[in-house]
Amino acid sequence: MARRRQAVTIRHVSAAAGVSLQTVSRVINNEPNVRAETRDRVQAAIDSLGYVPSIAAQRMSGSRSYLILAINDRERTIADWQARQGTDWVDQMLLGGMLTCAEHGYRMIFELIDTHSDHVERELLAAIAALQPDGIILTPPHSDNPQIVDLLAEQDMPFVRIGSQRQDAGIAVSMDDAGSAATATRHLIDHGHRRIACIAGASDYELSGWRVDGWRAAMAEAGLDTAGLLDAGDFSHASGRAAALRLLARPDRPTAIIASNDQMAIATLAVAREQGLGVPDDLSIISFDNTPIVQFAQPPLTAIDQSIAATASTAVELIIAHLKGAPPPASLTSVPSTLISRASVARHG
Amino acid sequence: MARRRQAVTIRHVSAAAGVSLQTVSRVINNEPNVRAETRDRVQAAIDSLGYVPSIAAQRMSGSRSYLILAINDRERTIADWQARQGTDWVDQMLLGGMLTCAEHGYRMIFELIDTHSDHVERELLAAIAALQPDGIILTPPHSDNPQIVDLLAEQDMPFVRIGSQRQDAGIAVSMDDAGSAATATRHLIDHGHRRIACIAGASDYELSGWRVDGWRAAMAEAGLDTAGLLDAGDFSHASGRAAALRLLARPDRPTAIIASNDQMAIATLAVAREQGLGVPDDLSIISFDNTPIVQFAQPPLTAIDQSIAATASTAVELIIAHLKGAPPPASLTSVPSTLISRASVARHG
DNA sequence: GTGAAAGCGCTAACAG
DNA sequence: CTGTTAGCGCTTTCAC
Repeated sequence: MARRRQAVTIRHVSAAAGVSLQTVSRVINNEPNVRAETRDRVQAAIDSLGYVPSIAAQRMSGSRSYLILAINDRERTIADWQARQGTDWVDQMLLGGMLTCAEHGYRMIFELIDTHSDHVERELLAAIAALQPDGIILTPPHSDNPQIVDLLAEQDMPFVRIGSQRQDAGIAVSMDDAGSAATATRHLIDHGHRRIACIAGASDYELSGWRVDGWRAAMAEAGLDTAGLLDAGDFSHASGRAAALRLLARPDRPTAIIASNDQMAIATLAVAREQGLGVPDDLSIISFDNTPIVQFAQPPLTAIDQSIAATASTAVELIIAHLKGAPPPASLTSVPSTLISRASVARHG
Repeated sequence: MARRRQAVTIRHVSAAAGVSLQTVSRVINNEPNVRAETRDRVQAAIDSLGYVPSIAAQRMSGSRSYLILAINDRERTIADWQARQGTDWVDQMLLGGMLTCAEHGYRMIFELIDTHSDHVERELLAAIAALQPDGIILTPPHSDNPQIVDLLAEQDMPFVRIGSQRQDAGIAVSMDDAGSAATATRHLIDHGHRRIACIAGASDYELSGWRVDGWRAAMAEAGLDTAGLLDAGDFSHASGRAAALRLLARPDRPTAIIASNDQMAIATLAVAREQGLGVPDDLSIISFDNTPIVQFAQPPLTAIDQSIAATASTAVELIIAHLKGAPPPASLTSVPSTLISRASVARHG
């Protein structure tokens, strides 16, 4: 392969504009101490030559890399991709993240990292060393993985923790898990339900706990008992199925179930059907995530929609603001979620 | 922000191993002319220090960037993301592309570029200048966009054209559009159909043409007439709807329709239902793409599945082989597709 | 305001 | 087989 060189460099621009490299650099980086007239002349040269700075060179000289790393869990992401069930978490992240990056002249690089592996640290450090990103976006379950969080904090790497509530390190952006679980619960209570069960998500995701908390809080607020109404899943269809079977086998079976994700909600729907229970008449269901799949269920499921795109976009904004020297947000940033009402909730009693 | 420097550089390694920078470089790049013992010593130092080369520095010194750019159409990709219909083209690309890149020590960077804009060239050149990728993967409709293809050829940039048949520049990787359309057509012919219609895709996608060609060829091969059985869509639901309406309004209406993508197939299904036509008994449907959505249709749609993941993976392999100096493939590389049989095709007559 | 010099981490080209 | 030298394109630091 031929040695690939930059087509047009800062040198060409400086020659064309008749100024020093330094002045061109100042114009590129919007720095002060350039006369308006000089700035215009340089900008004209940049435009006419079609000059774009090499991020490799910018990074080399100790400045920004204009790269933001978005890190997702390898195992789960690949499983979702292979399952082809329409899970669009990654797409929504890119939608919110990439586009917002682009607006600010940054680029988002998407990386997969194993949470469970004993060499998370090595993997992460390798990605950082290779790419030298200006910031990192952590998604669950990485957001609350102490190994990762501590490592980034030590490295002084700016990072956002999506779906986290902890404000000890990095910048947390909550997706209001507790609040939206409470919203879902209240929605059911308003429809006359009293025995509202909850199927929790995988325990290595802190958000699983927040969702349970929200459900519990809304139940308590309405003076309703939650004993025997909580069952544990791990976000998989199989676990949702098992939980639904247990819940619906109870003598005082719940009249409504909140599942902590769509797969488990779909599994619950299937179990109800098998048992001759009509949805929503005999059993109401609300799911979490609102991936495309739930629109196609029979009946379409009422679901909590946490805007991943908005969250990713916020995460990028926060990192870039931080890079520009803005102080960290005073309070926990929280991106609101919405309850999308479909046909899986009916009035009870 | 503190000036962020590489934590451990080649210099640290060379000091630790007691060799020159160059020798370390040789070990990193698996180059010859290093004694096994020296190599081991250097490798040990690399491992114990957790050294990972900076790709920025590697790029700077005129070598590889270990970056492969995957370019998709901005407008369509964003529309798909926003529609949240479960279209998983991007996910499948990442699945095949990112993982294969990782296996070879490369990284895939995902970019969106407008095909239709009059500044495609500027956009592309900017991405190349900023990122300095070692290779580029073009997806439809970029793969056959002469502005883009010519530009890359001029730049001597290695690139793969996914879904293209043209072998004039870059490396084409066909998804066998004609072949799979023929397969779908034959499948219907085998089920006794004679009047098999085809709804074509957007005309700015060359693959739309290949699909029509395949259908036409299989029809001709079976001695069947295609007059009046071809209608044009643009991949949108609305266009599929319009085409289906026209097709089904014919006095000798088709007994089967092949739609060039899932959205148009779903639209066709809806039109059939409105007109009181049972699917598959009164009308058989085969769709293209096999996105998750078609499994959830009523009935689930028989579809052509072109493995995007396998195609992306092949694309990456071809680029990397090319970078290593391998000669370009002698004949057009084609990734086979499969007909996934579901419930939207019935025997006719 | 502007410019000159030095160096980021790495590899190419050449010595030995 | 191994080491030395000279940059890559840009920003930093410091001089003017």
